[in-house]
Amino acid sequence: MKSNYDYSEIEKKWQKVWIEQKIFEVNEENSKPKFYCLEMFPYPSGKIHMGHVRNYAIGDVIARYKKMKGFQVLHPMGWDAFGLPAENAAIKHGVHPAKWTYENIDYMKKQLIRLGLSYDWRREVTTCAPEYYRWNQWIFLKLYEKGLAYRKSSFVNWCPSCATVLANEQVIDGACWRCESQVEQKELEQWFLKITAYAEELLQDCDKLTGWPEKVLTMQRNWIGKSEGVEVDFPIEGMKESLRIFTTRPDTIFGVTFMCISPEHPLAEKLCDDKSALKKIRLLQREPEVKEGVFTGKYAINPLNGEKVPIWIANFVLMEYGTGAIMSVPAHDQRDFEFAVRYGIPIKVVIKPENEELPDPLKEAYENEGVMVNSGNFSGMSSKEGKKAVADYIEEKGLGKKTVNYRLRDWGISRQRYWGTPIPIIYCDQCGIVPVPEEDLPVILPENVSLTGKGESPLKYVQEFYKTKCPSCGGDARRETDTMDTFVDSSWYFIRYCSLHDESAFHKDKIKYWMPVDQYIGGIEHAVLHLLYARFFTKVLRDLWIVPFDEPFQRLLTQGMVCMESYRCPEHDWLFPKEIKDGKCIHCGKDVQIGRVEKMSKSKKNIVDPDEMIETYGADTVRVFSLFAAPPEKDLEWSSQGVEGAHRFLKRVYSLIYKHHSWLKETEGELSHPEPSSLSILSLIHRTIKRVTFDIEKEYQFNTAIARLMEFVNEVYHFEPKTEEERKVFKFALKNFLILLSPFAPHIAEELWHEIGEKGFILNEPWPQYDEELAREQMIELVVQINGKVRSKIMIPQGLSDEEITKIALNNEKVKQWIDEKEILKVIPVKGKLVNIVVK
RNA sequence: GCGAGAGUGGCGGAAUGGCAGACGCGCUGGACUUAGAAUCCAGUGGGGUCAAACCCGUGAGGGUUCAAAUCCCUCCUCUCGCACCA
Repeated sequence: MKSNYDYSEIEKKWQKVWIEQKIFEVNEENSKPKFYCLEMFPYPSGKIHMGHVRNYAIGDVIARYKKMKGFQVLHPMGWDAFGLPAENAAIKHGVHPAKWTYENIDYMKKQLIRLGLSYDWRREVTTCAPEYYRWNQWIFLKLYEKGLAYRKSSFVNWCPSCATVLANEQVIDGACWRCESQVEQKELEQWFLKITAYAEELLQDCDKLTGWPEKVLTMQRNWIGKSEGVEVDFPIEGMKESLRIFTTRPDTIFGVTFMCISPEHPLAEKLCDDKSALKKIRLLQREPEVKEGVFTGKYAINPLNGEKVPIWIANFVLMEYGTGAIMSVPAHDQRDFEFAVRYGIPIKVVIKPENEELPDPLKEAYENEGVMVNSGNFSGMSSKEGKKAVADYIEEKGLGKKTVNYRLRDWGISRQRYWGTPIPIIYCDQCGIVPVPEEDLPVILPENVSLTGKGESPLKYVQEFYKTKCPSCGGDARRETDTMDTFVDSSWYFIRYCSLHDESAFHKDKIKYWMPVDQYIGGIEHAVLHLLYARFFTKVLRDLWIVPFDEPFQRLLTQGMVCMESYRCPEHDWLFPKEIKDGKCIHCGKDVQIGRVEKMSKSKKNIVDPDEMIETYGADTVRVFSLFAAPPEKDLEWSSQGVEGAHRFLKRVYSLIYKHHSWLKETEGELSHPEPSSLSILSLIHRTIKRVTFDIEKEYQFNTAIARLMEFVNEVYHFEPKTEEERKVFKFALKNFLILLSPFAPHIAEELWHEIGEKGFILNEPWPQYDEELAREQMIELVVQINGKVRSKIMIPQGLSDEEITKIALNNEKVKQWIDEKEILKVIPVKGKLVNIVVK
């Protein structure tokens, strides 16, 4: 055995052996419980970053732990390989997207192997491979058959920089989620998936997702945005059309003093004579600060009280939501209130708070519940009852109907780019839209294209691709040249992992065995993108009888970001950590300003390269640090000194074994009746097993689990077994310690496992059991409090009764001094370890 | 504005209502060394003391309790998400 911890040699050696011996390969085993552990697959952008390292280290600990716990663990990895960066790289450097992508995959796969991650690589999924995306096309055809995929022309979100369309979920604060360019509106024909057909179920089933963070569920519920209300028709004076509005507050309908419609409303042109004013309002549509409007000159009739109210066109009314028209109740809606004040429109109170008077004039809208007033027959009713009563009345009289509205929009999936799945549709002048027959799949993405990034699909110019025959009439026809949003790829990849490559993507028995995913791990940034789409696809596939469950991911862990301090030079702007020496910029010697701790990003240069870390400290160190520095769901602050600390710990582990390795190899770690001299070691390891197991089971608290392992090492570091008995016990302890360490630092654990003379792979060992009796400390410190303050600590044997500890406490000299002449009111013993004496 | 979460040493972070600060980093001192690095040992919330005793301390203020970082109320700060959704 080498005297120094040669992590590089150890890690290379075992990575090779593990793969040769196929120890990460797994198949269905009906006699064993399964566990599907999944981490979000990466986009192959070139190299992995620390965020990936953290994500996959967390997943690997869980997978290895569950395996040792006796589960059949599916732990796969793949590549979200279609996407814009490949295409942009192609435009910039002239490399074909496929070449660029596959080379990146090669490199990144090596990196993942170097981290010692326990993936079954036979199941590797690459979404840009025809054998994968053919199933995207297949699913698309099924959606089309069911009327869940349709084509329509509409205004879409257009990112001028990516030169393609974005789904609503992909627009963040009016900017592109990928490149942050300002998103424009553009009218285009495109394909939509009818996710709205599942809106209610997607919402309802949030309640089933008990293993998801509440935060993510809130975001999804919010995104779906259900609201219940009524649609009411307001006749327009002097016209045969009426104005249909949506409201969630029918109880305020007697307080309507004006109507507002969106400038895009179909009646806007007709109602408004002042076209230039209309134009102006349109321009102000995305200005949330100002409420602007123009009076159309027309009036609507309130169907409940016959009042005549003016119709305005207003910039704040959205055409996309509800009916694009609203009834305005300034007394009870803040937006309407502001608008009314600005244009001098009357404000009529129809809801009064229970026990107070509203100021007159109102200073702001009163939006809470109360009692209805000035509301005809409904006056006197509580607003809560009124909501229902007015809605019922409206339905009864045929004035409108109760309606449920969702904010969720259908998912636009057409992308005007090359590097994606071709949409399997053919346009025929005779037959119209014709789906590609199933047996003709896959529609292969051609390789010889010239990429421009100009906003039109490059496939439009590839004759061999788009020129085709109509499957229906055999005449000349054109293929659809748009490709699919890459979120389609990731909406079902977890199902593809269940079967091997030479098998169908939808192998029923295998899906039934492995799915759903028991633990999914990834970043919170996908809370409403990928995670919503994947849920939607799962429900569609269920309705196609392909999968037998409603939800794909049982438990979800959203890991925190990896952050680091950023540094800035007054002259050279952001600096890499290595561009700083003694607080000065190495280029100009100026003082470096330390920026705040924030997410590692290339632009701020506050990044560390996983390769360099592995090179300097080894994969085990990188894993241990990223698991130890913070609990998984919290942000992690990268610290180079912290990494050294993790490395130091592993070095101590190594030298601990090294010190004893000569006799450890020859000793069996069996236990008879341990002598008192070795009882404390035995107790320590049982306690360590208990705590580490508990920390992993309870919300994956790897940081404290590792702390327990460190404590163990600190305590036994100088232990010298003297007798044969002590050696046996010590060996037993070290052997179990290595098993506990192995999910976190698998290479060093494996190496030392063999150095102490154990056989087989540590991953195949069962997770150790602990003995509750032995795990208890033999001697404990009895804490004595007087009036709640700690006054004395007495060493006592473990397991004494409350009566016994009370007696010990009261007889303690120090305690006696404190009690003195005072009267003892009460003595509270706690679980044999603490006594609180209340005196006066 | 609405919703969620979080405020604990110099720092990252621990604490089923029961000893606040586990573990790690940093720092201080010591050992080893010609010297340094590495390693090992000890100390390390603040005040106080030769040392102790003791006092104070988990964003602020109140409350419940024998006992509160933890439960309840009020407020402050920060982070994240949503935001004219009628």
